[in-house]
Amino acid sequence: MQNLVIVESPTKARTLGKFLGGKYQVEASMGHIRDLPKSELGVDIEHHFTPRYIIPRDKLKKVNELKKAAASAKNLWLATDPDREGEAIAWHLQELVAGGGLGADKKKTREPRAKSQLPTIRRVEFHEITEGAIKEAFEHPRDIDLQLVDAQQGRRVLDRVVGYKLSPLLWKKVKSGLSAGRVQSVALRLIVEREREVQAFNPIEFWSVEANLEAAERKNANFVATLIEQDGKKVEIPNGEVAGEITKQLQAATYKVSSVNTREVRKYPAPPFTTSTIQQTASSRLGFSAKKTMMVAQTLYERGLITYMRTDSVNLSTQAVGAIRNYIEQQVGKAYLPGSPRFYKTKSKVAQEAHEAVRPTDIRLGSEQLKMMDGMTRDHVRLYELIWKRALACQMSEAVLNQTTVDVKAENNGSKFLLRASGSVIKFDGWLKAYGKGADEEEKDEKGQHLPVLNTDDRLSLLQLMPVQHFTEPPPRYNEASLIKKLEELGIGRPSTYAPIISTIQDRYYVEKMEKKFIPTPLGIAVTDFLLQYFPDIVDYDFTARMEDELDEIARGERRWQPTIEEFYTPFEKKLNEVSENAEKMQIASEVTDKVCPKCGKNLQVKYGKFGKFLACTGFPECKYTESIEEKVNARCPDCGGEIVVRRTKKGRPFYGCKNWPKCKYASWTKPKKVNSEQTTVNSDKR
DNA sequence: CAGTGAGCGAGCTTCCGCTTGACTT
Repeated sequence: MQNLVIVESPTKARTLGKFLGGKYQVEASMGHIRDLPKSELGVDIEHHFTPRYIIPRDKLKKVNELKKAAASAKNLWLATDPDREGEAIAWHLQELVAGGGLGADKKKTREPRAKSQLPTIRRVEFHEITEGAIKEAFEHPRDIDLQLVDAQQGRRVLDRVVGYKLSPLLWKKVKSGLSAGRVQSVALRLIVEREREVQAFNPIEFWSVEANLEAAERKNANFVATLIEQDGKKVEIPNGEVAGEITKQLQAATYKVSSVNTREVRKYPAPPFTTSTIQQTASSRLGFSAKKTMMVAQTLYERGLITYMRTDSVNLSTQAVGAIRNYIEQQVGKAYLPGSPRFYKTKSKVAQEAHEAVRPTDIRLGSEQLKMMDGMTRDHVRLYELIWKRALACQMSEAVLNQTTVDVKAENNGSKFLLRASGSVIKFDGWLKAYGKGADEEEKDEKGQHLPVLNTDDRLSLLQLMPVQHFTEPPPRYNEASLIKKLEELGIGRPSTYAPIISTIQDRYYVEKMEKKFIPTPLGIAVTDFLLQYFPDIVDYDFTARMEDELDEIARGERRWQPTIEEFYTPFEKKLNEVSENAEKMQIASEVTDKVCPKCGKNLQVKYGKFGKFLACTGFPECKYTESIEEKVNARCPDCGGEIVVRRTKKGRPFYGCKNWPKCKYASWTKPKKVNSEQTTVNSDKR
């Protein structure tokens, strides 16, 4: 084959192959094909931070295939993703093909190919896989952008140096096996600091007073208004006594509508999904973890049903927009089609936009049809439906709402009160028709109240007064969705890493999930405090943003990567040495329980082993007693009536098992039906 | 989708970012 094209993913290779025809062989690199060695630093600090790249074991086969194909090709087209990492992959491929050997880790097995035998290597860049874009790219190839490659090398080396220097320091000063890094340590810090806010929070009491009012001349025309002002001043009610006094005054007041204002409000659809937003929405609407969302999306992608699921772009190809507009016009109705297509801008400054937004590849294919397809589960259908609706909605007309505010005047013995009621009515549903009612956070600010028709000076009668006690609430703990959102806002992490970050901080026992919320462990708190004390700049929320600015300068040729890393490294190394020599070992708050050791009578404490949490005697090493932690779930074993407890597989997946194991073998992935403990004296069930 | 368990307290850990298969020395 004369022409060899290399892309990153096999799915993309297939699609590209179709467009390019038989004269091109299209192969996939499967992501990066060279990297720093895992077992050591792999960066020569003394010699300008020279990285030592090797071919990881699991990539060797792939690399040999690619090299073999390149050996007989006349032209090699590097069509990796159009971003920093893609440029680096292209460069590594070029190095491998032109270099001849197996890479820096092995002795060169043969001499580099003679220049005359090398294929012509060209870089092609396209942002959508359409015939036009591909043709254009192959007509205007370019050389590899070495400045962009340098920015990637700077990023890679910085992350390696930070991670591989800080982690061993933690082994020495906190506990062995721990890890720290530019991304995971900040994610952890967010959770730790939020927990501190929650713990330090002092709830403050306040009250509100609501009035149920009825238009005097009409029946069933009642509505609820909230007290907001007294004698021209904003009402603040600190306690029940004051609320009672005000209620007393309002009880005897006369009520009248003082103004009715209706304004038209337009609501615009949200942009199509990116990795971050699909993870957030699938979490809130479907209860999926980020990991699960990515697994399900991967299958949809491989089946050709959706575009690539790791993206930070909200852009849609012109073809896709055309197809969606067609569909709206023909299937939804002309009224729902805006005069011109909607374009969305990616807000994130660090976005690299190598791929389109996540959308169905064919908008005409509904989720109903997916159900008929082989191997599609309920989860596939539900995620596809979400993607489908969001993509459709983003090109539909805006919704029009009438938002009405009614002010009510109440008077009693010269005291004047102002109450307010608001409500909205959908005049035209627009995109809400496709992507309406859901548990989306941005939609919950509305009061679902239907206001009756009211006019200024209408007299009102009071049906009921409702003083309500409230307390101020602490900021909410992070869950997967809100953590990903926050990380993206800070420009930390990439579409391919949001889900792995969440796994890492849990795998290290830095945080635990309780009812879907993250809570830091004493270990996570100790690590964060250590890093905050000695390396505040690394866990600074702006560290990554500043790094990105410098990487941009490197990519623009305004700066070189090695001096940039050196500038960071010199003070960093000094601090490393200082801390390594002088810092005390961190004390991790031990989690001592009330449980007593049956062997020696001392208390038991929580420990973290390779199989997870367990209880061990505080008398260790004199007393070696351990027991597993049982999480009771208020359920009974259907086989023997024993108590059901949560267990974990070796891989860490929880399941429900009988406490009488190994005598009773009952086990289930789902919780057995709750049984009232009073009624479990006899196994009344059949059998 | 398919998948279910008794030990952890020693010895060699770790980063971020790109992408999917999967032998073995």
